[in-house]
Amino acid sequence: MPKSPSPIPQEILEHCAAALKVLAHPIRLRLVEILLEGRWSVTQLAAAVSKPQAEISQHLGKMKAARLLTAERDGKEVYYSCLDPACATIINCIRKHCP
Amino acid sequence: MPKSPSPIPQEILEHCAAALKVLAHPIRLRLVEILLEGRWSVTQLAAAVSKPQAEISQHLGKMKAARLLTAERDGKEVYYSCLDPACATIINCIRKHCP
DNA sequence: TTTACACATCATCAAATCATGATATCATGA
DNA sequence: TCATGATATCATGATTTGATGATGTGTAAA
Repeated sequence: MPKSPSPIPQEILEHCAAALKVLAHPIRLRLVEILLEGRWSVTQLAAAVSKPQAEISQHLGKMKAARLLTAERDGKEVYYSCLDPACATIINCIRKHCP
Repeated sequence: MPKSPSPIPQEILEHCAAALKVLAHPIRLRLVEILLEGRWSVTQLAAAVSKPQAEISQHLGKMKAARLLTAERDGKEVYYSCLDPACATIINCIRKHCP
């Protein structure tokens, strides 16, 4: 008989819910989609999604705090990228399941 | 050369962000985890997660509205289940990626 | 050492979310 | 029809989130 999977621990659920909550915003999803493919500066990202710099910076800061993104300063610019395999899974899930 | 994937349309991102937002709650994640495995009534679910009936009913209603769950009345009870493959992917993602 | 550009942070307000207790609806059996 | 169990909905208040404009910080070139 097929064994039912062991329940996910409460602590993990809370952690993942927090991470999903950070992802659950159309602009942030778009930023992650972009940053899975390469390194972008804040200004480049703001231009790419046509939003003010402050707004993008706050979105990036929130995702960085949740450890979904990494950031490196290079001169005046700060380059962000997404190395998180779970984010890649979510974006792939969207590509696969959404019409 | 590897081709970069086509961008996910804005409308899809908004739809998926809304769905992720609904999932992004520890109790709702737990309910989905349970309901991927079978049909449960509201009272059973409330007991399983040790929360008041009204609270669980509201969580279920929100997920049903987002079409993540289905519900069938059987006598006095209403049985919920999760048939959404995207939900299964998310839960599997949590099992795989989280420590 | 100014100036200019890139980025982060702050204060603010409107809107959304969450948990709670009370109440309403629905289905069944006495 | 009435009583009961199961579920849904409502009103409320506390908390969180989102967008905006202004301001602060950091870096490099003139």
